Amino acid sequence: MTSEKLLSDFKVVLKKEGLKVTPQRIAVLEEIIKDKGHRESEDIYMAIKIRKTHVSRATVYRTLDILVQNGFARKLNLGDGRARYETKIDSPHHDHIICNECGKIIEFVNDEIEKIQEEIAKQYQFKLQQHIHQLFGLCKKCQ
Amino acid sequence: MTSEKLLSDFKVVLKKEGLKVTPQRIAVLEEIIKDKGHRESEDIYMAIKIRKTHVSRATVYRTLDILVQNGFARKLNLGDGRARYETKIDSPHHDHIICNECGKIIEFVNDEIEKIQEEIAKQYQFKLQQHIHQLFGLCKKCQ
DNA sequence: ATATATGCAAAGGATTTGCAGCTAC
DNA sequence: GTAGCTGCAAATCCTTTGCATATAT
Repeated sequence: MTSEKLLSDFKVVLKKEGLKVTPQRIAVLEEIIKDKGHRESEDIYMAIKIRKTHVSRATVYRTLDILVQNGFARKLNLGDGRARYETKIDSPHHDHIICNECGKIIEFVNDEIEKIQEEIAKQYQFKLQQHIHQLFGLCKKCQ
Repeated sequence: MTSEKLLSDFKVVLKKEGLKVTPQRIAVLEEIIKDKGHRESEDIYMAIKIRKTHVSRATVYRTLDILVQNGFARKLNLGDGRARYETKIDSPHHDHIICNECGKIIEFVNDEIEKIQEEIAKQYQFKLQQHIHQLFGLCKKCQ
């Protein structure tokens, strides 16, 4: 998606929700799509802070919520008490392998696993809504 | 495993680690094996408090750590900021399906998924150490 | 003009930690 | 006797919130 399209989509969403277009919100959006990584709120805050717009941590958190709620970003829980955020734009579903040593994160998808998950949910009469699937270990370098 | 055996195993472990056998530690061990559920530290604290031994939250946390480190318990992260603990005694590996509405937790295992995970790790040259696999949705009652 | 944002600092909630007194061994 | 506990309250860490001021529309 072009960044013009994205920005206009974001503005439409904000309008729809009765929210205003502010420099801070644009900055967080730009930051989340610029980097394909899995970053903490603090990283995004620092990146915006250093490069341009005046922003506060509170506003970063508030804006990240808006992005997550409206399909622009995903929030990840890696079990260490700090949320990670990644762009959802042009980024299909995937899960993660995380290195316990250096923190490196690789994305993976496996259709077979996705299918089995559905079967398991059916077996227990659950209606599946989301899932978390994370593999932890040592990457090649850290072994 | 009989609870006598378990208790004596626990004492051996404590000794090995240079730790003392205290009523609080015994109480946390008993509590973790008594209930097959997935409980928060607070629940375990309350259960012990109400039924017998004088204990503090700090000691419950400290003892749960000892139990986890020594293979008596597992610590679960369900993504809501509160850790859950479950017995690991006579309890083989499994993952969890959680109801988003009522919080009900069901355990599942699927050998096929376990196998594919290993393949994925190999493919990315990771040495697998642990994994988290949680399915979230609505249970039969909550749909 | 005014409804909504922002920034700040204070509040939250789970968990951890420092320390003085207590208890296993 | 003494190394190792325990309880308490204070401290942490990430995240959220209240509120007065600022800004988008």
